[in-house]
Amino acid sequence: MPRKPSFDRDDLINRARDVFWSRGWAGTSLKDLEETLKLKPGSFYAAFGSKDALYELALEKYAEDGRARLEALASEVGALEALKSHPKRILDSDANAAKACMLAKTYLELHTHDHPLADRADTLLSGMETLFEDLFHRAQTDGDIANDRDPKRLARRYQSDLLGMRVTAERSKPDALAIAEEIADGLSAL
Amino acid sequence: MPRKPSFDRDDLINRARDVFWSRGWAGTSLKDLEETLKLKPGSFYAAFGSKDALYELALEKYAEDGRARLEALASEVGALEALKSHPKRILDSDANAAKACMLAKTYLELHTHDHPLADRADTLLSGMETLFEDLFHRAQTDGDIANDRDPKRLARRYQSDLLGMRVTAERSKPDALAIAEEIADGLSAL
DNA sequence: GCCTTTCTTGAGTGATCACTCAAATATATA
DNA sequence: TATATATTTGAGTGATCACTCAAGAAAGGC
Repeated sequence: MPRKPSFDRDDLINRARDVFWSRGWAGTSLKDLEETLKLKPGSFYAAFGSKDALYELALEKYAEDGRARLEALASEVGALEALKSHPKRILDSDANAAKACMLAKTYLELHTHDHPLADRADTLLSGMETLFEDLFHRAQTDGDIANDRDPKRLARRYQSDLLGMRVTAERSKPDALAIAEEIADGLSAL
Repeated sequence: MPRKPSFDRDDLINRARDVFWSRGWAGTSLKDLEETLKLKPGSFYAAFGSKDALYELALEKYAEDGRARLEALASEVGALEALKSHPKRILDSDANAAKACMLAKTYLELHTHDHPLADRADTLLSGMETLFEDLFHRAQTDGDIANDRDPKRLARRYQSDLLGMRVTAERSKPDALAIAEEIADGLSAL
């Protein structure tokens, strides 16, 4: 009966994710979003309900894509090799996207305001850490790292190193690449 | 002849620093500052000129205090020992202050907006990295770490590790403490 | 005491914030 | 083609933003 929306919803969420990611939550105005998505206020609110609702969609998509990329890599080259090449792949992918972790940026910006999105980011960060832990465990099963290592401990440190590298990347890509290499070398020594 | 201001300017800057540090630049409103500093708009603008001007004062103070603390520590216990205990000291100092690096938070929030404060934060971060480099060099002179290590490289990695630890600290203090220990242990192996 | 100078006060500024809604427009069915 | 139902549009909402300013209060010197 009626006309269909003229936009690709998934593409819109991707573009919104990039804007939120680089400009932050408070730093992204509805005006910014309307320009990026080419949507007038009415269409925007009909499609997404609110700025917060769209941010959450973008955040979930960001986390799910990151998880999927790492898991695909692991099933291709094995757990340890995936963990070793993951940092560099982050830096090389999507030249115009932001580099610092969107989950961390969201948590840092919003947790002192008791904003629900901060809790969501916190949970998603924990989920990533669990995936790292799982991969370290698989690396042990594969015989690629020593059995006396604690996967939880390794995952915690790996995530912290990644967060540091990604903050560094926002300022200097060469520096971040050097650190990515050091992280990979560190894993080889396990 | 006239009356004097009833406030301690330095104390006001310290309190403003804590608010900006934890709530961010956009996340801190003039209303927040007026309440924290117990200053009405008129007094606030007479004293500091603008929100940005006060933020810059707070940022400089933050950086200078950090630098001073580390240098004092180094002249007390030596360069390597200072670098080793610095991470844990960051986590233990000032329980109610934020934990993530204010310079990094400022840069992350503002650099996509081409805000001058982002450049300032960038420069101050470089200054800290140079101090780290200097301390690694002194550790070599002291005979505490091998001479074939590159102080620049060590400083870059140290800063990145610190940034990661401090983001982690914002979510979980125990996890951050474990990472601080690992950073210290890593330096012992040099 | 008075006068000068400064600090303090708070109502008020225009701009921008996220968001609303009714009218205009477009498409699929009948 | 006519009708029904949806999308698209953009002017407009109240709230909050950083900030201003004129009037009142307080503390010096005389």
